[in-house]
Amino acid sequence: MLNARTAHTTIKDIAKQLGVAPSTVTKALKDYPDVSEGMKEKARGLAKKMGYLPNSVAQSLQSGETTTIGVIVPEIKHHFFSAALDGIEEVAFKEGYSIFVCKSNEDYEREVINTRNLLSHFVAGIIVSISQHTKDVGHFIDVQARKIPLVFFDRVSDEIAANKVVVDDRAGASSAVAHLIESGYKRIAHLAGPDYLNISKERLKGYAAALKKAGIPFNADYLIYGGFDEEDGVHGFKRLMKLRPRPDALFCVNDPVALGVLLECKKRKVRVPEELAVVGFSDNPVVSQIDPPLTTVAQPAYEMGAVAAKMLLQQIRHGNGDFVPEVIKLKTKLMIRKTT
Amino acid sequence: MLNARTAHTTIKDIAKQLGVAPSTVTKALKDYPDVSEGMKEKARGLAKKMGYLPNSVAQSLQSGETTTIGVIVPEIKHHFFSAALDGIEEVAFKEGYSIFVCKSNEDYEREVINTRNLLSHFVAGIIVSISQHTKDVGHFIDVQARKIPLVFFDRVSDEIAANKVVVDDRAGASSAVAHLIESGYKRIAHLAGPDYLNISKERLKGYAAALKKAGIPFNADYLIYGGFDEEDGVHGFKRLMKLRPRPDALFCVNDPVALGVLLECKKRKVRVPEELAVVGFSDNPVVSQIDPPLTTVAQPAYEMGAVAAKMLLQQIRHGNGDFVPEVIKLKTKLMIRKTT
DNA sequence: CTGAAAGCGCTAACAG
DNA sequence: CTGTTAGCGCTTTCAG
Repeated sequence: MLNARTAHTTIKDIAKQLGVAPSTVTKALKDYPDVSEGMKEKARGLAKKMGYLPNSVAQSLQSGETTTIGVIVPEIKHHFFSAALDGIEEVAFKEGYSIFVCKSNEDYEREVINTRNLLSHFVAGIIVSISQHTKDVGHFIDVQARKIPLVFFDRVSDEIAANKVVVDDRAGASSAVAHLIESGYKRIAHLAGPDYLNISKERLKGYAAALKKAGIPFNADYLIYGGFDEEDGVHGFKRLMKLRPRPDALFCVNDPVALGVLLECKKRKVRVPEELAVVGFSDNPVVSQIDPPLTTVAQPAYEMGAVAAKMLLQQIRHGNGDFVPEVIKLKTKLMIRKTT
Repeated sequence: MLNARTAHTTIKDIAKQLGVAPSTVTKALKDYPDVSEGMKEKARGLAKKMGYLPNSVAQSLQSGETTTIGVIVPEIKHHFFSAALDGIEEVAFKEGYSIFVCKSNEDYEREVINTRNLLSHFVAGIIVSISQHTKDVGHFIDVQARKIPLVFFDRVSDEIAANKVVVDDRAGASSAVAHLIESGYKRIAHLAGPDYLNISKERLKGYAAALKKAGIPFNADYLIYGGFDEEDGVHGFKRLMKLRPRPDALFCVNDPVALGVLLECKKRKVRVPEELAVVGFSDNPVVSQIDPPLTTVAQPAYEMGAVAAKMLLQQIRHGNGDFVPEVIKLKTKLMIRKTT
């Protein structure tokens, strides 16, 4: 086993070389006022020459603080999450923080382990997008009980009061459906996500609201619940096509579902958007490149991460005791392309 | 500023409650043989009740080791890197390690800062994909001088001897061109990348080798150097189309270039693959979804990350002094779709 | 079986 | 201006 210690120069080493006390070196290196300029120069020079790097583990132990932020996401490789991570890293880096990245793999148990692990590492705060299967949020309550700042983004829970960054799903959905209505579509169906998830609920509400606003009656046959994947799109599409009258437009809970629909349309020679208009949600990079390019609601993934990081840093710096949890809703943007 | 310390239960707290010494609690909690079963149970019970979590900062300071791996990538949100990160995280998690993720933003200075930062945090090892603009690798030499295990992946440098994980670009290119030849194409052109980069050179060599093997003479007109973006594809395509005889197939240095070609084909009504076959490189998620789906050479991004993490862990565990640097070349996979 | 002591590297408080 | 001391939380001797 490697003994990292032997390879590192410490403040003691520098002090010994200089024939002074360690604390003097600390002060010199930190540019404290009550150390002579000469000492400072000597210390800096020797530190550089010896390749001294502060041991932040020791610093953290002594101060009781780290400059590390823990992040838990369900997946890393999905574009939405990697873009959010990118935003978090960017803000953290600029503020002198590093990020610990954990993936829950959409697994509740693993999310709990990740949380404990982060706590064990004394992180200054935690940013989370919860896994699909997390119903119990006890582990997050525990984080708060320990006074560790906590911010949720995108996948949030109503069961816990905390800072949150979400997208205005309802307004986004509503604008998508309104666009469909304005374009002349009359029979607009919705392929919804799992009914217990916030984003599904919100997008459904937006769909319903837009219909209502236009005076179009809600048709229960046109609402189909499913999951978040392509196959859910395929499946939903098949059920919809059996209906009479057939819907002439389809608002999907996300892009993969819309992709599934498009795939099936191609197979069955259903012309898009003439026979069926399709709208997605997320604006994954794929969907602007396919034929026809998908109309969809863009979520500002990078910005969500950046905002979450800023909120967390705020909480870390300005104390955690007296703040009032806030929910920031970012705006979506309707990307009108060729499927509507 | 939050005082994290006050919120945490320590081993001392447990010891006090139990009326024993801290060292006894440590031993009890770690299930050492020379502690009574009764003591162990009491300690475990109280630890749980008090919500004790080991302070890994203190543990690291005392042992001189961390269970943290540092990762530096040029970007987080690009699919290749996020997939690699996913692989790294997966392996690290299973082995009880956490990952510190840093983004260099393709910026040399930032990469240097990231490296120092990781070193300061006493990471057990570092995995890197270097930035486009890194010419000097002194900061990585420094890592090695400090006996910190170091593994490069994908973007590697010839200037430093270390463990590396790359893809067999040459064989990948060769297989793509061989496939074109087998499919009956005769006049195969190549849109190459910048001539000073390793991957460009290797892919070009693979192209030339496949031609030679089939006894097809190399035609200098059919080789065009460019960059890595869509516009380079558009530009290269235009030049190629002026040639007589026109090429009937085109091997592109990567997917975006191929995408540019496809775009232009659509515009000019060049039928793919009847009039022109097109092959890319990377297998970005986009290209399987476009119409027609692109034949391309898949790079195992996730696996590259996983392998890099395994190599690093190996180095961490089995000492770092006496090992011989190794370069692992992973196989690419030809994804035959509809453009050939 | 349990305890006391020492120390990882750093720094704040207090003395000199 | 510089030094001494003590302690962050944990663990590893070595004694009892």
